[in-house]
Amino acid sequence: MAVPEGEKGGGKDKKREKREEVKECPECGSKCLVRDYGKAEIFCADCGLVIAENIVDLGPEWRAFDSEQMSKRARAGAPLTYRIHDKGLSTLTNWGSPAQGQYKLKKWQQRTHIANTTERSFIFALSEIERMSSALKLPVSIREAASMLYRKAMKKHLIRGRSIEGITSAILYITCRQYGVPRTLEEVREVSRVSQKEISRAYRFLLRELDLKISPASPIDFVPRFCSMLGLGGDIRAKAIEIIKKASEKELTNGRGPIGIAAAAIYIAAILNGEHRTQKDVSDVTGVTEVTIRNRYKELSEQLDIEVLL
DNA sequence: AAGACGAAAGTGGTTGA
DNA sequence: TCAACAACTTTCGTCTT
Repeated sequence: MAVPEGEKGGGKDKKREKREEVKECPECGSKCLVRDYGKAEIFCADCGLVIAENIVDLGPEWRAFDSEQMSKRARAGAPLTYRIHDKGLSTLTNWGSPAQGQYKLKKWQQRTHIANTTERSFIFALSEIERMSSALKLPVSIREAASMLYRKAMKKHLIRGRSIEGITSAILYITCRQYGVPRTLEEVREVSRVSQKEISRAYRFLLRELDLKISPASPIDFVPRFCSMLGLGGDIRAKAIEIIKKASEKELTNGRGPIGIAAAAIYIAAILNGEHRTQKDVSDVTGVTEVTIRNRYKELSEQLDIEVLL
């Protein structure tokens, strides 16, 4: 089993193309399932949900469920969900004498007060992760990972005295990066209740304190999602990725923002394939200005000898 | 009129003394 | 801590289609 169809057998390419277009992501509903080069897996370019690894075709299986059941299904097999805050309260016994009892009761109330407030804020944090994730159409797997990361931060006492909104937003940003489906800082800010500045601060703080290593995002990671937002198909997506690969071989991407590179590559690829998108269209979707798109696309087209006719 | 172009000044983050 | 610096944005006038 697990035969990666069409990896090198050139003849099957058309078949593959069709399959890509037909399938819908069960998580976010967008039609943007991508088969990854290198890794043998199919995943959603929009939300990052991995549908199949090693290409075991389970088309009929996941299709049979509606999205609600799907999310439950997707979690089957995991030992425990990290998104449930309450693992059961411990029971208190043996109160001793009445006087001691009173003292202990007071202590206990203090303690439970603290427990309650941290508990409350934890519940709030999880609900925020859930809210923002759903606004960003992130798959369950990323929500789980984000919740897990939040727990970790809590264990290291990194939360107290900081805004939950800032921390949770940063955690989502981090988790998306880790899963190879990066969101722009701006996209996170749009669903968050705090400023971009605060998210960045929390982001740097968490990276340092949890010493996480996050390699800079590749422009390629943004391409599928941006293409899908612009209504551009798989051929253009592939072309854009090809352009980026060539550009990075020539080190044209060094020191440049990955989003700008992705935007320019898509702009070029769309024109080359006769599906023109204006610089403004691309700018609106990617969040970089038309000026930056122009600068990048000038560099790319000149250095890579690509003739772009408008 | 819309889109593309590019100059010039401004902004926020990084780096290195 | 501060200044220099590079990437990017904002703004705006001009050219092209």
